[in-house]
Amino acid sequence: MSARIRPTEPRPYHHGDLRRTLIEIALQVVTEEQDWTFSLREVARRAGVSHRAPYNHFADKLDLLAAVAAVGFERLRDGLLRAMSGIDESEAILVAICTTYVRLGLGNPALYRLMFGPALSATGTEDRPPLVRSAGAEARGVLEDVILRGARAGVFDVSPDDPRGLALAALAVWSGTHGLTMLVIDRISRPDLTVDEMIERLLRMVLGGVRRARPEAAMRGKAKAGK
Amino acid sequence: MSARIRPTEPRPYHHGDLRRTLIEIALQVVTEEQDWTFSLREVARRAGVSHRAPYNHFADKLDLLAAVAAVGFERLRDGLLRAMSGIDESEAILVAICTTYVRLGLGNPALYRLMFGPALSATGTEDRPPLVRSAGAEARGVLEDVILRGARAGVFDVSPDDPRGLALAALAVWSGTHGLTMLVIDRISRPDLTVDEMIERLLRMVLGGVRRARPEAAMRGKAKAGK
DNA sequence: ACCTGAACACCGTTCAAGT
DNA sequence: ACCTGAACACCGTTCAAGT
Repeated sequence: MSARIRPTEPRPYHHGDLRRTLIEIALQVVTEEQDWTFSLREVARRAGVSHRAPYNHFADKLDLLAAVAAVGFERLRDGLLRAMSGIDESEAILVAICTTYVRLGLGNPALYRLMFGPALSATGTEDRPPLVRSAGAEARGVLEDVILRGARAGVFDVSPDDPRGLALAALAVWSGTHGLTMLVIDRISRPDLTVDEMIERLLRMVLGGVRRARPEAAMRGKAKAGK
Repeated sequence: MSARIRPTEPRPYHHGDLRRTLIEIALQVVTEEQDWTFSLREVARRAGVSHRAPYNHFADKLDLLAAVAAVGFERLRDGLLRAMSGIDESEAILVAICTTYVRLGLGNPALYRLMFGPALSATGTEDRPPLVRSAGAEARGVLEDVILRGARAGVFDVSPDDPRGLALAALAVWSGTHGLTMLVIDRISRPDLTVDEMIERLLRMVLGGVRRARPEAAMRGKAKAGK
């Protein structure tokens, strides 16, 4: 990568990059075992280092958890970007990324679970770790961009100049997608449909709330639900 | 239940009902500490019994967790029933129970978290504990009944004779409500609105997908999205 | 700078007894 | 039937050293 000026690189004790190794092993344990409650000691064991070694790279277990979650969010973002590449129509993009979102979640439930929750769920932590926050924000950004694009194209019933409305629309879509993923992962809901059928039909329903219902009526003046 | 023939009831060692006591204490710890990762030993400590005593009433920690989650679902069901009592219009009921649902979740995030997930999230358990399943099903039943009622009244765009369609509609609404609750609990999304405003506006959006858009077009023949 | 190994204060769970 | 207390195999985290 960069020019190696120093000959005979110092080479730390055992690993070239223990930090990365630990993250990868943790990711592997989560994926294989489908259990995000791995122990720090086990990860160290698999890496062939003492149980103390991880503390040279992570402040505590939660810090490693956060790093793993961040990788999960990066993968999610990349997956969404890949899914929408080549599609032009805004609603088609929305369907594509939501479908991909659910599929990715169901593809690795333990990782998805790790990403959403435990990193801060244990204690009443004030906020999520910065690493997780930024990675999650990037993934969310993909969705928000699509909403904004659709709003500009007049496909969605929200003004591109109304940041709050845009954020709410994105939150609505995300809530439905996230909630569906969670309910299915938790085996709380298991309809007798294939996953794909379910995703397809549900997304059509949920997205219906955002999709402009009667184009002619939405031209101007948002009809306030009378009360 | 049965006639007590024996006088001078034996009275167990310390408690009249240790099982119930343990559940209540666990509930208290979760609520006060806002941390569902309590230790079995701490619960026993608070109850004034040895750390072994709980095993006379619960198979393992997960069994106690399940009992606590079941109480949570019962409270949820009762809250939803109370929220919809006295309302006649189907959509108004739907808004009322969804609003109440989110409020209850946000009111005790740790308990909500406990209910959805960890009881089975740790290991790749095949299914949730029966106790949790039935209690959860009852809470879900409240929502499904409302959907069915609305379908019969012709308020929702689904046939009352189509069980699959009804289940999907319920799943769509539940996904949105559950997902919103989770995202807010996890502090992943925190729009600059009051919780009530957010709930109000979001529900209107999400429910829009289920609400019949153009009554005249929905009379017969579900327009299949061409492809 | 990065690692080891012993140590501490906790866990969940089980065994062998007690009444 | 229900409880106690010791014991086992684990944790996360820290201390005192090693190179």
